[in-house]
Amino acid sequence: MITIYDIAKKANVSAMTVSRVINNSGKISDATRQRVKQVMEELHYVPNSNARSLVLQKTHIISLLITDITNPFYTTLARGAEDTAKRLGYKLLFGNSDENYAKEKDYVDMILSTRVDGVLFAPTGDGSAAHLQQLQKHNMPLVLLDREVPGIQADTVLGDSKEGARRLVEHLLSLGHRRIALINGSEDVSTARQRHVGYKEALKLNDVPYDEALVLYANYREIQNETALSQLLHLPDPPTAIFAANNFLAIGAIQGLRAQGLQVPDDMSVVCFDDLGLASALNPFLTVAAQPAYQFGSLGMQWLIDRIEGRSQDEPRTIILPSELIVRSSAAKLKS
Amino acid sequence: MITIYDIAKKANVSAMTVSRVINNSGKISDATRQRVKQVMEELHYVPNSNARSLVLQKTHIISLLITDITNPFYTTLARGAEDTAKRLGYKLLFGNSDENYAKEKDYVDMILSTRVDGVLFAPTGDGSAAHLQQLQKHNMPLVLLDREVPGIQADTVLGDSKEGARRLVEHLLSLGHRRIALINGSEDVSTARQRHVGYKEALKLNDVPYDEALVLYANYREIQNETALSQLLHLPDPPTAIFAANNFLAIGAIQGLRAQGLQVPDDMSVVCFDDLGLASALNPFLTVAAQPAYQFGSLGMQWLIDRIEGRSQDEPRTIILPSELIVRSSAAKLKS
DNA sequence: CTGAAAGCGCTAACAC
DNA sequence: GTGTTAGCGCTTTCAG
Repeated sequence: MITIYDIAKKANVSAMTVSRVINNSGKISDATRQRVKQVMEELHYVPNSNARSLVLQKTHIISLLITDITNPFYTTLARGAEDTAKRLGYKLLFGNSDENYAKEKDYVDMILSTRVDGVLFAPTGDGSAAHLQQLQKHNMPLVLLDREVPGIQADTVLGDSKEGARRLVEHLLSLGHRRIALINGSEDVSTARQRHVGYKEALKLNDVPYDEALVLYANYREIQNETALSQLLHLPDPPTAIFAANNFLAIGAIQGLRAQGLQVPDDMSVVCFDDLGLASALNPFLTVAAQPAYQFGSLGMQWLIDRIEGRSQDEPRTIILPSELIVRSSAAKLKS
Repeated sequence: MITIYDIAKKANVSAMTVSRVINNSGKISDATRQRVKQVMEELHYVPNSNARSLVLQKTHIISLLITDITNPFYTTLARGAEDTAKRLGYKLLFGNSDENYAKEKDYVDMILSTRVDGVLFAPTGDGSAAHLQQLQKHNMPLVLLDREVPGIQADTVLGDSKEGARRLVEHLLSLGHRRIALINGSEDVSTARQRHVGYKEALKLNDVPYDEALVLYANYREIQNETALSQLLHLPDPPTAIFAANNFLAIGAIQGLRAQGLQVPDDMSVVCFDDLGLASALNPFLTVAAQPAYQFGSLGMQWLIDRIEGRSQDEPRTIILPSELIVRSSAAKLKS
């Protein structure tokens, strides 16, 4: 491997001079600078960033951990994070925890041993607390994305789960629905709890009784959920509309309904949190509360780099990004 | 930062002994091993992989460069790559070139300076040759994904662009269409050229004349393509069906058609390469040649690690993974 | 079984 | 302007 010493020897200077040329630091005569640069070209020299990191105690790598790489919400978020990282001179070490605590733990170990400069972390759920504490014990700069974790203080970029849920449910109410089911993510996840709260609030504000039988806790990735669904459908007084707490749950519900011969929105209205990317472009069908996914990533990355570079106060900040209600055709007026 | 020396001192051994405990190498008495392990726990020690990489000349990081993180084909591929990397003990440094040569070059520089162990590379197009040569000059293990690049010899995992295109077009022919447009990716990209060849082959085999006016070269990411589309529609003898060379082009075409008040498949049949992920789950509409995206990633990663660990012959291998024709409802019988 | 010395490639601090 | 020295945290080699 070519090192600065190889360059130094061939250019008749010391390694230090080469280092200075590479980093544009210190004063160097134009003559030697040119000579060194030329030798570097000739030998196709590329600096070894491991060696650099070792001495500088800085990797210029930021780790991004998301929970589902196939979900457009997270890929758009990743793009935002990546664009911003790149613009500010950082590389992205990317990980996908698959909503799985064991995988998440593996990534945390890796993050620590790689000595990345900071972590953008979308937690799997409340059980991520241990992993986050581990990071904090090592003073790893940290920004939480999309979900909060009880007991963890850190900069956090959240969506307006409660508010968004309230508006989705009020939309259904305005269409005349009174029996509205909630198919939710795991109770272990802050967004699921908040969406539940928003759901209840909307009902209460509109004097619609809350019925626990209409509320299901599932898992944000569970596309298929036949049993849960037929449970709902076989209620004495079944729902006429479904609020799915995220895009995958909505798709699962719609597939399930179709399997039972039911059509959306004719036989059942469906709305959900998170837009669908391509799917909505092709077929603007689902009524959703769309979150500014790109901004989650770009703002989170911005905050993280602020912290890494010491531009943040000590107090952790939290922001709640608003979602946008996009009314399409998956929810219709209740037939009387 | 806690180092092996801190551990060593506290455990009354030498750094070397600590290193041996960490790596399970050499012979160590159970007593000292236990003692060292306990101290490591107490101090929350995590090895510094930069220091390790520096001496071992191995990072256990593999770089994956894709061209579009919002395309389900690539995210599924990424998942395959990631799962396999993780299983085999490698980390993934992830990059997104956005079908952009300048971004691609930046990533190549980064890859080189990070001294990753190898690169899984989905090239932007023929212009990637310079970047690939740069990698090869540095003996960087390399596997090409999805696209070939003239002049570059390397292990390559490809889809059956020609064959898949032929089958899609023959499907349209079997429905009675004779005027079939091709909306293609850039001529600079091997898959686009191959899909063009397959298109021509299908026509020839079925004695349908080839008309250059029906063939458009665009860009795989160009969702909107109004001018190109109206050009086609205003032909003296306009097409009755469109073969879009990938999923995004198909969606762009369908949106464009709708903007003109045309319905798919009633007024125009549309088929394309690559499935749509969520979109197809929600609404199985587009007739496509679906590629085994996950396998692109997992097989490519497997091959790459084989090479990194010296388990490959010198000869570069190429595999062509078959696609699957999935007939849905976006293409219909030609009305006579 | 355990330790001391040297070096991976680079840069900060200090000479000259 | 440029060079020397030392050390970042770790492992290899060779002694004991």
